[in-house]
Amino acid sequence: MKIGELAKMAHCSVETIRYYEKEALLPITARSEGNFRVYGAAHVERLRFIRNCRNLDMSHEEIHALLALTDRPQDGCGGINDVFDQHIAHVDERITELAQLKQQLTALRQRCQADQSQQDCGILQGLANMQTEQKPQRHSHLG
Amino acid sequence: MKIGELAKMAHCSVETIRYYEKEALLPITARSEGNFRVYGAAHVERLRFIRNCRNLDMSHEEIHALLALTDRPQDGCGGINDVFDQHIAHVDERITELAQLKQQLTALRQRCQADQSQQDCGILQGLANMQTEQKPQRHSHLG
DNA sequence: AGACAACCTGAAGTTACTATAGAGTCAAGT
DNA sequence: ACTTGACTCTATAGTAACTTCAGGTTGTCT
Repeated sequence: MKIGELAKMAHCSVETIRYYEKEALLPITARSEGNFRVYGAAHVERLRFIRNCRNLDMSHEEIHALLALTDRPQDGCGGINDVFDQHIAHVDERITELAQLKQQLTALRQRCQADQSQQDCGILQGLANMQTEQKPQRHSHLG
Repeated sequence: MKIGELAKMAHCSVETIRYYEKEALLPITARSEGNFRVYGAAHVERLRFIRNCRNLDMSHEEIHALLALTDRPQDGCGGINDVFDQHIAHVDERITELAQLKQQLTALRQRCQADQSQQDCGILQGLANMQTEQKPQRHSHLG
């Protein structure tokens, strides 16, 4: 099959597939006489695997790691479990951060309940007077 | 004061300040004879405001909107409340997404409890067989 | 033969910075 | 006067995971 059909089967765009090839998530394929990429069932499977990982917000780095591990089936799945556990930890970390953020935002929001003058706006006062801190840097790739 | 001192007062890097100037979050300042940027108290205030907004994960677009609104103090703070409410909605949206994600990840994780053969690994089976969907696109700028 | 969809490559744009290279400025010390 | 070192300047490239665009080729239908 050609790239457009593969794209439909994995619910992603043609450009994404070409991008994955450049990123070495997908192998370089055979070409037709007219220089079109030619794919088979194995490519569908691999691309679906990748898209499922992306839907779980894994990074390309994590997916690369998973694919490298699945290329050595004799190794067992311990390494895979590890990648997975780390990813769950990333998600947890980000959830915690966002929960704290929401608390701050909600507290600030409650300081202004009406459309009043800017001088009396508790939100503006808060934004002006908050302690300006440097944020601790994240380990998670989740924004 | 010079850029290094301003950076310290707002707990951010010198490069970030120059970047904000290019992005028009900070105004273009006067220069010294030696072509160094010269700042005053108003700049500290504005930069702290911006950094506080960033610590709340607001995008530059949102901050631009806020700054434009504060430049018209006669307008009252209704517009500011709106920007804020929308931002809280972004955070909420992302928290909901991540919670769902975590549920999926946890469910998948429970399908493999040991270091067994890859063929029996429930995680790999799950990643291979999951419904490959296109994700609904986000409205939030939060990753 | 002409139109049109689908394909190709390569480069640029997105966000909010960070990092690097190479050059100029300034104050202190010898 | 000269050097050292800290600080500043501009311009450019890199980050993540794509998307978009420009300009050209292939294949199919009428």
